[in-house]
Amino acid sequence: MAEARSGRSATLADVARLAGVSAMTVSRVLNDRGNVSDSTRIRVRRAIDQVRYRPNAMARSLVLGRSQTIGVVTFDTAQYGPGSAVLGIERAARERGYGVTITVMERPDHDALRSAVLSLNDRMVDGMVVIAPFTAMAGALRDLGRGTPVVAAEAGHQGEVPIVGIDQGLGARLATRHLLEFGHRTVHHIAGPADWIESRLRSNGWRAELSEHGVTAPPVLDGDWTAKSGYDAGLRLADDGSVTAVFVANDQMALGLLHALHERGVRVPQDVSVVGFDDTPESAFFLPSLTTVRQDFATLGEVAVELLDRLVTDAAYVAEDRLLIDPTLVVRKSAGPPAT
Amino acid sequence: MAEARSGRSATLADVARLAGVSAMTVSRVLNDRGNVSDSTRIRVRRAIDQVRYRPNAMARSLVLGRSQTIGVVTFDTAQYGPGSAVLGIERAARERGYGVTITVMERPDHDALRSAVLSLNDRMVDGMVVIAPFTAMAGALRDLGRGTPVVAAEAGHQGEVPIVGIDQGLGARLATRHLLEFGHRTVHHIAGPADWIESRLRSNGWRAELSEHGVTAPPVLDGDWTAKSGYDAGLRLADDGSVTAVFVANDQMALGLLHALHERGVRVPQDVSVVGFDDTPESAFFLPSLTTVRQDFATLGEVAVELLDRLVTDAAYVAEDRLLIDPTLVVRKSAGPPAT
DNA sequence: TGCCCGAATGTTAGCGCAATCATTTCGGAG
DNA sequence: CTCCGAAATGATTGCGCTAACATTCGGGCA
Repeated sequence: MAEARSGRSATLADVARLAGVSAMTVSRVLNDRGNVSDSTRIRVRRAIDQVRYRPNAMARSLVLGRSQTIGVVTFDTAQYGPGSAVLGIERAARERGYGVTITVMERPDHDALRSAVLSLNDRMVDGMVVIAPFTAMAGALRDLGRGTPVVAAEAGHQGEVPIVGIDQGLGARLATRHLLEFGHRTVHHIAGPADWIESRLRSNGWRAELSEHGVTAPPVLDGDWTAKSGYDAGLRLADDGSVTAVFVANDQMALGLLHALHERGVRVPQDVSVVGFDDTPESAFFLPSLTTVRQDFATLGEVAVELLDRLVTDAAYVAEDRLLIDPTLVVRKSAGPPAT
Repeated sequence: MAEARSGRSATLADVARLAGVSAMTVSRVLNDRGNVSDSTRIRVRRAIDQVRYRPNAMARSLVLGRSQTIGVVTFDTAQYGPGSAVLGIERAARERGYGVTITVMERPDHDALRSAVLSLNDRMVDGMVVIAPFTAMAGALRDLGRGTPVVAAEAGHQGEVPIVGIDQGLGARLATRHLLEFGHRTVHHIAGPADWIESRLRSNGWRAELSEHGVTAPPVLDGDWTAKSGYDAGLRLADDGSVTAVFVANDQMALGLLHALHERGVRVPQDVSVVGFDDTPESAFFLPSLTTVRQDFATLGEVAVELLDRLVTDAAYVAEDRLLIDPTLVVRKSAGPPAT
C-alpha cells in the first residue's frame, strides 16, 4: 500500500497525491519555504515518510542550475600530499552540504586537465578544486574556469585562479634553518621532480634560507619523490665526507636516504642530520624517527572549500590571489649538531 | 555571433536552430543513432563546434534514468588499503565511461553507511562500490541496495552483496608459511583492530597455517594499524627471548615493530624475522627492507567496476557471492632462518 | 504513372522538480 | 455579517534532453 508506482521510487507527485495537496506544496515543505499551515505540513511529512520519498537531486539541479556538487581534479592520489588533500576537501565539502565528484588525471598535462574540467562541467558541478601541482599545466586553467568557479589547491600558477596552499617556501626555510642552527656549515638538498611546482618552491626556500645565512647552496640532488630515488641520492651523499646535513623534499625520499646511509655505516644524526617534508604517519617511526615539516591538509581542504563555496554563492566575490597556510616543523631525532 | 543566449552555455536547441534542424536530429548525431544523412550530420557537427556545445549530463540522466556515474563509499582514505582501492576503482570506472562520486564515512557505523548510500542514490548513481571493511556494518547493506546494484570491495559480509576482494587468508598463510619454512618453531602475530574484517581474516589465515603445521598459535598482540601500535607490541616482543618470527598484519605496524626491535638491540632478521602485509611503496626501504604480502589494488578496482558494470547493464545478471584475487609474497630482507 | 517502402526528419510528451503567478481561504476590523 | 488583506494553496511552465510515434521524401518496381 505504500509506494505509488511500484518499482520506481516515489516522486514528489506521488507524495502530493497521497497527502491530497499539490506538488508545489510538497516542494515548499521540503525546502522550508514557509507559507504552509502546520496541519498540511504534518500531513505532507507523514506522506513523505510513508512512501520513503527522497528528492531526486538531479531533477532539482536541472531546474535550479546548481547541483550542490563540487568537482575535484587530482593526479596520483597515492602520493601522500594529493591523497590527503582530497580527503580534507571531501570532508569539508560534505560538511557544507556538497557532494564530491572526483576525476584523476592519467597524465599531468594540459589535455588531461582540460578534459577533466570539461567533463566535470558537463555534470554541472558548482565549482572545482584542482590539485595540479605541475609546472607543465601553466595556463591550462585560465580559459577553462569560465563560468564555473575554480580554486587551485596545494600549488598553482599565479594569476590564473585563486590558489590555496601550504607555504612550501616557509616549510623549506624552517627545515633548513633548523639544521643551520645546529651549527652545520651548509645543508645539502635532495629535491623532488623538477616539473612539480612544490619541488621548486621547496628548493627555492632552501636556497633562500642558505643565502640569508651567507652560505652558497651546494649542488642539488634530484629525486622523484620515491624512496628509491632518495636511496640513490643517499648512496652518493654517503661517499661525500663533507656532507653533515640534508634537507630532503619529502619523507619517502628521506626514508630511502636513511636506508642508504645506514647501509654505508653513516650514523644519523651523529654523522649526518636529516630533515624531511610532509610528516607522513610513518615518519615518526623511521630509524631514527624523522624530523620533518608538517602540512595540515585538513585545514587546506577546509580553506579551499570555504573559498569555493563563497565563490559559488556570491558571483561578485573576488578572491585573493593566494591563501597560504603555515606549515610547522616537527622536531624528532634525525637531526642534531654536527660531529666536532 | 556564436552563442545564442549569451552567458548561459549553448543547449541542444541552440545547436538545432543554428543548423536548421530539429533538436531530435541533433540528439541523433550526438548519440550516433544513425538515420541521419551525411550532409545534415556535417552541418550539425559544425554547429556544435561553432557554439562549443557540450551536452548536459544531468538532463540526459534525468530522462534516461541513468547517470553514467558510480558512487564509492569509503572510510579513511588515508589508510593505504582503502586509498589505493579508491584509486583503482576511479581509474577503472573512468575507462568504462563512468564518473565517480565519492563519499567518505566519518564513522564506520551503520548510520553513516546508510546515509552515504542514500545520498548517492539521490544523485542517481547507477551503482555503488562500498569499501566497508568493518564487522560492525554487517547487514547494513542488505536493504539499502534495493534497486541500485552494490558491490562490496576489499571485504564485506557474506550473502549481502557480491564481494570483490583480495584473499586475505591466503596472504596471511603465505606470510606464515614463508616463516615456518625457514625453520621457525612458531610465528607470532600482531593483529589489526578486531572490528576490521580484514584483521580477522588475516589472523585466521595465520592461525590456520600454523595449525596445519601442527603448531598451536601463541597469544595474539593487538594493534590498530598504526606504526605506534606496532612499536608498542614490538617492545613487548623484544623482551620475550623465545620470539623468533613475527607476522604483522600491515606494513605500518611492521615499521613500528622494526623500530622497537632496533631500539632494544634485537637484530632483524638474525634474531627475529618479520613479515608484513600490504607492500606499501615505502616498505622496500625499511631497515631492513620488508618481506611482505602484496595486494594488487589496481586489479581489485578493475574487477569491482567490471562486475558493477555488468550488474548495471544487465539487470538479470546474478553475480557470484565472492570474487577473490590472489595476493603475492614479496620476499625481501626482513625474514630469514632462526639463529641456531 | 502510381504505389509502396524504407530512410530521413520532425512533433509531442515527459523525466522530477521549483519559479512564477493565479487563486482560494481565513481571521478579524468595521 | 461584510469586506479586506495576508496567508495558504494551486496551475502552469520550463530546466535540457530523448523515447516514441508521426510525417515527409525519394527512388524502385509493376
